[in-house]
Amino acid sequence: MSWRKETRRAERGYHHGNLKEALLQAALGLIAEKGAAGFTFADAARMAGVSAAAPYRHFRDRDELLSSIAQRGFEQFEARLTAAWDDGRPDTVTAFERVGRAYLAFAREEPAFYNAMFESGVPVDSNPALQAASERAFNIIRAAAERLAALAPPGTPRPPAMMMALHIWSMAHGVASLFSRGDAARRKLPMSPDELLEAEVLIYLRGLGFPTDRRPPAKSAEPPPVPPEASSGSGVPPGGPWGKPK
Amino acid sequence: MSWRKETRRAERGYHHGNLKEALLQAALGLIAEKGAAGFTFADAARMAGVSAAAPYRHFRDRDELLSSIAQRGFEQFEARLTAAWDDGRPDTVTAFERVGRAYLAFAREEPAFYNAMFESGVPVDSNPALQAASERAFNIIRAAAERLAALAPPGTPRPPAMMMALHIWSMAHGVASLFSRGDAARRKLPMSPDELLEAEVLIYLRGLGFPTDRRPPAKSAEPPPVPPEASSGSGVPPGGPWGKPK
DNA sequence: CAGCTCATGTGAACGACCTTTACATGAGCC
DNA sequence: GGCTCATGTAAAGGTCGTTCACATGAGCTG
Repeated sequence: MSWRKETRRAERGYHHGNLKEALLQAALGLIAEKGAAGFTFADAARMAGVSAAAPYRHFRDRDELLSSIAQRGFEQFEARLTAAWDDGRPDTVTAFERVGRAYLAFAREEPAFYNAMFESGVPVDSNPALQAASERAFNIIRAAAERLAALAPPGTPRPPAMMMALHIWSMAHGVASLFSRGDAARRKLPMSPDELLEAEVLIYLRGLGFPTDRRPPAKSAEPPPVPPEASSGSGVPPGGPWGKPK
Repeated sequence: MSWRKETRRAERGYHHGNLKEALLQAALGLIAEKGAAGFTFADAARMAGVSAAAPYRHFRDRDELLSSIAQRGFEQFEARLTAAWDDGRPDTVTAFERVGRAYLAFAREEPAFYNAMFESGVPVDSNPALQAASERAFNIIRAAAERLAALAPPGTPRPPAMMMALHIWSMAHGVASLFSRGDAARRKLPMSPDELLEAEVLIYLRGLGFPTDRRPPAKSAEPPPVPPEASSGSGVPPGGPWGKPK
């Protein structure tokens, strides 16, 4: 009863039957525990109850396993960002921030994936499928930025959506890397990573001239083009984005 | 002539004389080549021309060597940020952006240090000296943010300097991690990482209500409190921060 | 200068890991 | 029933990290 998933040799035939999947799961668990650096091919094999050479029937080498995990990570990442974006409902800015929070949530809740994706040293271009998955995930952010850019208040130059997307990505990734991972780089913060990122994005959006005072639009339509205080006067929401949360 | 720095056993006595330093240098080179993950204790020893056991006279284990390098990295980092900040000359915003560029420059020009500091998995608190060096480096950013916050246009709530510092740090780190390192995560960009970060910071500062149109102040004193277009009207600098650079 | 001491370096050894190679097993198909 | 080929095993080679007993010699003490 102590060995949960260590499918005992006796209990299965010579063939495992589902080794590739078992190895991926085992590796995921190990990476979550000890980081991608500490994860070991031999350990994954042991955990799946096979010999150390067996994994080589399914992965060229250790790096390929890692890269497979990173790929899966990007796929799940894409799914979560897509769900968070929810096609811009109920309004673009709200949905956009939800994407930011989803980014952090993913980093927090799926440390193994996040580690494999961004901290394992696996080059994005090591595997075409990995590269494609990574691009699909980024495209969610990009598409959201596109919608946001289209809302730029008239009278101001429209910011390039690609640039906005890269900016938001870098903010989310920076906050996640520096402050939102359990293991390394935990520094004392005056606020939670979520709040930190939310304020950062709000200030940034305000810098682009977007109305950023939270208040759901009356209907499903986008809010009227330019609420008077959005880009004129000292139109700072009461307390500002960093006002005492909650 | 093929072995450059492999101080041959014959050419030196039994004692190396400067092994600790030689190991640090060797490790730095190896990390630059193959990343902190690929760097090997044995290799460093070989490169210094000593046996594999010799390094243990100077470092408890491999991790301590890594942590020493990270510490040195933060010290040099601090020095460069300090120089870039130059005590806020010629004006706070200009100096502040120079700090951002210095951050990226360090990531680009000292990949080995950057790797050891942020990507090697060395916990910041593994070594008190490392932790202290890291905090000193961050304090430069924090001090700069402090000065910047003090310039907040009157009539707007003053942003917490700590928060600003964390925001700027996360932007710089995000851009550096995602786009500014040769090895991993090189994606195609419509602009250089430097330009990307500069625009990001400018937009952010504008979101806080700072005047961000580049124009050195008349004298060494800070510019007059609030140029009329700073926080009113649709006062967007011609072209915006992302206008065609140069 | 003789002799002592202790920091520093050596060699050998252990166990863990990654990877390859020759061989074993058995599931699916004729 | 027998073949075949994907899948798994055992054994072996090479590299690492790390430890331990031992060697060396720089610098001090007298």
